[in-house]
Amino acid sequence: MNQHEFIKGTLSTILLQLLSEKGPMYGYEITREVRLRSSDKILLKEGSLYPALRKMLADGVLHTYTETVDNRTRVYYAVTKIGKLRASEQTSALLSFMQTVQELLNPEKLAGYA
Amino acid sequence: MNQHEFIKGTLSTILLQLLSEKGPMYGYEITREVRLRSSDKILLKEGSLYPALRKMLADGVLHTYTETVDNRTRVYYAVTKIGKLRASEQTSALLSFMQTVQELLNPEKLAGYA
DNA sequence: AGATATATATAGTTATTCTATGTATATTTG
DNA sequence: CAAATATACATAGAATAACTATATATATCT
Repeated sequence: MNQHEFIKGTLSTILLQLLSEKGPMYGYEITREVRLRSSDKILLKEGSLYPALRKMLADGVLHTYTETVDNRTRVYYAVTKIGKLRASEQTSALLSFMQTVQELLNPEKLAGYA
Repeated sequence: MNQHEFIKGTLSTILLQLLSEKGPMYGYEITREVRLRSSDKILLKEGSLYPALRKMLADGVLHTYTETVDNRTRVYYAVTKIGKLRASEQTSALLSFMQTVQELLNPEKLAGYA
């Protein structure tokens, strides 16, 4: 178990939105970016990242190309046209879900709830 | 798959916090309350709820007692002393995680992030 | 020279949620 | 009154996702 049990179900949405916004990235770069943006709170493991990316490739929301820098290969993951649509849909759904959970956990803030 | 892939990892925290706040509830009541508070957005299935509750019992964060009303048995789930501590810890962690994800998905709002 | 950072990837485990069932009583509606 | 719906419990098995552990290889820093 990672620090966060909570990442479950949200990872592919986070990856898709990140790649949509930042443009193509390679695996190692993604782990660094997520770590940076989350202030070390979300530390992606290879065993989580690569299978997730692979599934997204199979789903047609990503495609890849490679570059070699300093004798090391980088596999860049880029969002497809379909992926862009999915990114905004899924991101909206995720933000909406989190909003719902926040309200559920703080019912006094929920208007219309007695 | 339910409406929400996103519930994964968050369910037991939601249940624990709900029971901590509202006091003992029985299974069917929990599904109604979650549905009500989420405006029909989170619809718990028995196949999700009961195994989750059972695990929480095994973990010692809940205990049960029964009541019979109108010839129907209600199994009330109540939070233990340890469960109360866990509830606040896990709820804080969940809210913090969701805050992190929201920032990650909206980097322009993140102070100190260029 | 050794440790760490960069860069990839997979096999197998674990855990969680869902679908699909199953049982039974009470109440509402046509 | 019969049928449908709501109330109330529960489990077996399937699906899937993320993790641990491992493997390989090069570059850079100490």
